[in-house]
Amino acid sequence: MTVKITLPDGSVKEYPRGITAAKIAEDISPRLAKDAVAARVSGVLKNLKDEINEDSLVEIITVDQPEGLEILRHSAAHIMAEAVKRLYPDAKLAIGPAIENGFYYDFDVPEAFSPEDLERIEAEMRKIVEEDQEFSHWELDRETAVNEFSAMGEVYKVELLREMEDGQVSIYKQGDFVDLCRGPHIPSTGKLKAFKLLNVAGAYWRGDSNRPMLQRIYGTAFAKKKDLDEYLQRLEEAARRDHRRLGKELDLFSIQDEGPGFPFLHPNGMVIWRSLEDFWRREHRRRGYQEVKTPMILSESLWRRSGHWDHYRENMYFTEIDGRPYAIKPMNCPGSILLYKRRLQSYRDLPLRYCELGLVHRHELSGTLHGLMRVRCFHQDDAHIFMLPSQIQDEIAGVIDFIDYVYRGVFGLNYRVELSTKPEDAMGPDEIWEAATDALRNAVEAKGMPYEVNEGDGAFYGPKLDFHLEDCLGRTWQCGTIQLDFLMPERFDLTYVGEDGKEHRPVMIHRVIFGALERFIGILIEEFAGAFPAWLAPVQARVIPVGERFVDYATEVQKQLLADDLRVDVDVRDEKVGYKIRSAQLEKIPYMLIVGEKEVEAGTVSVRHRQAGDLGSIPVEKFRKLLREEVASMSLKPLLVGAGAD
RNA sequence: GCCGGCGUAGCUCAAUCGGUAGAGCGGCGCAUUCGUAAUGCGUAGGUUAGCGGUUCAAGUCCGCUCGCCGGCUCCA
Repeated sequence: MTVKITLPDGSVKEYPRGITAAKIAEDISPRLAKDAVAARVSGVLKNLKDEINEDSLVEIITVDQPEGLEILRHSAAHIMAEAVKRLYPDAKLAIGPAIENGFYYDFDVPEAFSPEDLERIEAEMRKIVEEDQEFSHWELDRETAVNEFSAMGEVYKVELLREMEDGQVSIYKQGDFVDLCRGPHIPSTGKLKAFKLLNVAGAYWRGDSNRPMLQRIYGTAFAKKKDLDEYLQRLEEAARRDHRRLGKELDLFSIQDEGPGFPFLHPNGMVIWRSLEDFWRREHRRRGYQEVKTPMILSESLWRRSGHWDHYRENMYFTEIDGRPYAIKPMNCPGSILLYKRRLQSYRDLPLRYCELGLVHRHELSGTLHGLMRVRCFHQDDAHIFMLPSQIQDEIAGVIDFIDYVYRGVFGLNYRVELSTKPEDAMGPDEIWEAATDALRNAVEAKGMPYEVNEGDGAFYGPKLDFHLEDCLGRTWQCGTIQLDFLMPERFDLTYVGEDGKEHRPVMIHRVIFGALERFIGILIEEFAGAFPAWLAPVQARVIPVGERFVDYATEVQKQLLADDLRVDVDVRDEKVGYKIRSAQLEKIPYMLIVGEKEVEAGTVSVRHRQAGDLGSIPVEKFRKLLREEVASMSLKPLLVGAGAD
């Protein structure tokens, strides 16, 4: 009996029944057999040692492929668990998957692991790798598995087993370590070459804060030592562009012990803020938005009517004025709604786009605060669009384009889109949620944008499209969001007078582009590693006189540039040129203008760019024009480089 | 909020076993007047996060509180 094996290149070979992918790989090339970790057999990932008993399409998976690396990492998690069990026989196993840049495994142990424990565990793993234990695999009926894992005291595995539907479950074993696992795995522990345990952290069983806190060990593994080293080095570099560190070094912002989660913006940070705000205002004016401002404190009754009292109270701060209850706004929508309601609205006025840089306060759990990324008060670049039902698609499309222009067009940021659907604690009937969710889905799909569905993560009043940006460590932060809302108009009895002279119900969009100015600035700091494009840089150019005699000329140059709204200062300190340049470099100032005898005589400046270095001398006026253009065009690149110094 | 770690001068960090709190940078002063990433000398700067305890003696050991860091949960 033979089976026909089709390889990815289309060639077909015959093998005896029961052949394994491992043997096929050897047959193709020894090199392939060496790199192989698993196989895809007719579309399903399998172990190399699994028998193939029917005609199949077989693809050998190596560690160089994404799936191969994932399998390697998953196996690394098992090897780590084996090491933990050897050192801590009473540890109970939870789950241990491969994740984006590595793997983790959760354990229930009486005492938390220390960094020294991690070293011991890692050393034990190396022994296991050295022992080159084979991964074996078999199936078991679920009841037997429940009994066996119960006997071992693996209560978490038992809980998982009890929730499974299948009659048969899959078990893996290497050495003395047995685990419930779908697989596949690498053939033996010796295949794991480059790995490292990174850190320990608490993690709730099944992500539920009411269940036990487990100990999670994170680690990473790569195909080669070189890849691992590169990854570790990248982590170090990332730490250098952490916005909290740069925020301190560049004197942009701070968070004081007196106000955890309430950031202070320093003069330098405020320049960036203001530049973004000017940009924001200009772009909104062009797109038919009208700017408004609504109060920070409003009556509690308003928040009861909006539904915030029922669905958002935990995150709100309350106060009292003249004996009556008030709330500090966690969102801007109720305020905008009051503005809408101040007069009768006509269909002719819709869509009505109110935008507001609104300062909101939210009580976030102390453990979640993170620099500017996660704070307790922040400025949303909010807008509320009141519109006819027939305008929904166009308005959503307009906001999507707006966000794409800002993220990709202006800042060169990559982003990910998520469709967040009805949460458990939601207002309103399912039909309305479905209609709103469909409208959002149609809009992204019409744009041909890839997106993921984030089940149950919508706002309490409507589903949303979320736009996520990455920080220096690849953690993603929700920034932009577009929320479609049929419910607030209902609760506040919003109306417009239609063509027919009768009252109708408008629909609302809540949306932000930056999200929160604070978070967006955090993202930008990390994206640019503090070296902001000229249009955002706190100081755009610094004039550096080579000696005291040239301070007057330097000040003259500064005056000319200041007159054109450029941000320029002069380093008048009694120091050598090298010292002043070094200090300007460390402040990441885009341009340094060195002036001395030659420049005074010729009416020029000698230009140095922070990255490109010495660019030679050009007339002050020419520098002014070029920098002005660079700033006005919001260029991410220096226009002066290659512009030709004389 | 939960689990763990951490908290020393403005910043980055040192201080052996529990035995007199130190350095560099930065600040200030003086000298120097300098041409593309650090001139030299001098000098000030501390309730070792806060409160309590153990001890002859606490930066160091113990407890509590606050804050920060890494995760979990949650979110812009």
